Amino acid sequence: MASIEETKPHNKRTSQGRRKIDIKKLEKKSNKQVTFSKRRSGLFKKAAELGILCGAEVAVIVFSPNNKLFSFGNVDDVAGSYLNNGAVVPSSSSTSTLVKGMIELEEAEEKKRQLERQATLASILENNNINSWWEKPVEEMGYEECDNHLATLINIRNKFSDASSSSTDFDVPKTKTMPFCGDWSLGLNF
Amino acid sequence: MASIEETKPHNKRTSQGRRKIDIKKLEKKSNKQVTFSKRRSGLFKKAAELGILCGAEVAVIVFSPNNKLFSFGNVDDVAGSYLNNGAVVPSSSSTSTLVKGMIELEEAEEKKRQLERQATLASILENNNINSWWEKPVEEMGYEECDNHLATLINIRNKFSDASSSSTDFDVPKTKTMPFCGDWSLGLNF
DNA sequence: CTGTCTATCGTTAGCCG
DNA sequence: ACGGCTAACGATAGACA
Repeated sequence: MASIEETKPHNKRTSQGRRKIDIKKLEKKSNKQVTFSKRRSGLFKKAAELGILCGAEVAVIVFSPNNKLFSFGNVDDVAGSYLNNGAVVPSSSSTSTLVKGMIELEEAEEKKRQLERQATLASILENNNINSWWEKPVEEMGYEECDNHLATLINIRNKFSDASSSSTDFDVPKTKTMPFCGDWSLGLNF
Repeated sequence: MASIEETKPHNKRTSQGRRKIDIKKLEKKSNKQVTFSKRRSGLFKKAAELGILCGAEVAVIVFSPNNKLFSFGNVDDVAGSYLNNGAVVPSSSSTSTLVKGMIELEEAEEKKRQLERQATLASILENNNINSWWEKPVEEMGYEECDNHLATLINIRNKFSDASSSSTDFDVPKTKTMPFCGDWSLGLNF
């Protein structure tokens, strides 16, 4: 008799579901992008959960492979407070050395990307005068409409910064803000 | 016949393993601490994986419930690069060198502008005394000793800052640095 | 690129040593 | 507090829409 698979050949799943992968640089560009999205979401979700569960302050900063900036958390609280309280002082010494080393590395590409990141951050900071790159305290995001569950989240104000720019120029990315992303409280989906 | 449970009553697992919890502030203080540790590790691991898989720059900053500071990632690249390189104004010499390298990339113009912008920002930052919370450039961490596996990680330079402070005051936590944490490359265990 | 689905893989809550 | 254990739970690779 016909086996199930033979009965419905078009129905056989080509995907066995998740497969194990080893943690190494993804080569397939398309895959990389998808994975980045998914995992970034996951990371932010984890960050949120940690913050809620433990009452911790959490901030996450991520540059995508394409140098897009994503961030989670009340960075101004977490990082800002630290900074304002007097961080370790700057030493201007390492600069030339660093640059030198970089050049010797002949990894211009990588360097370029770094510069882009720097530029991004710089621009953001410039625009916001060192204050929240997520633009505002969450209060303005209209949480009030949120139910009890969301209330918890206010504690963990979260926001996205998406700095886009023309791929060549990369000038000053205007910090686009995503007010909120759906069913936060329950699903913690981003 | 005696059921298995009855046969070995002392062996019956009191724990059904993981149980579902809802994401809300943990009340039990002991639990909270344990959960924080576990989940912080998990978060950092995720962050590392994201960075490796996708070639993304990731930085995470966490204040524990007790206001201890933990951080993951090449914060100096992600956020601090502009501090260490840009903030500390690149001297014209190193700048030109850098730019030179960039020219080979055919994007010198943009880069130069960026550097200039950074320089501008630098002064601003200097005035505001906003500098690296991450204390130093990673160079001091002795990555070079890392083997191939770790090589991947170099890209993702990682650092821990552990700053403790009186729970009430929260003043300026002194950034204690943990150079590296064990079997990073394979297990990604923290 | 964002979402859905599924089988699987990886994380972790609760316990105990 | 740390580490180990185990079963459940939650995240996600891959394929598709």
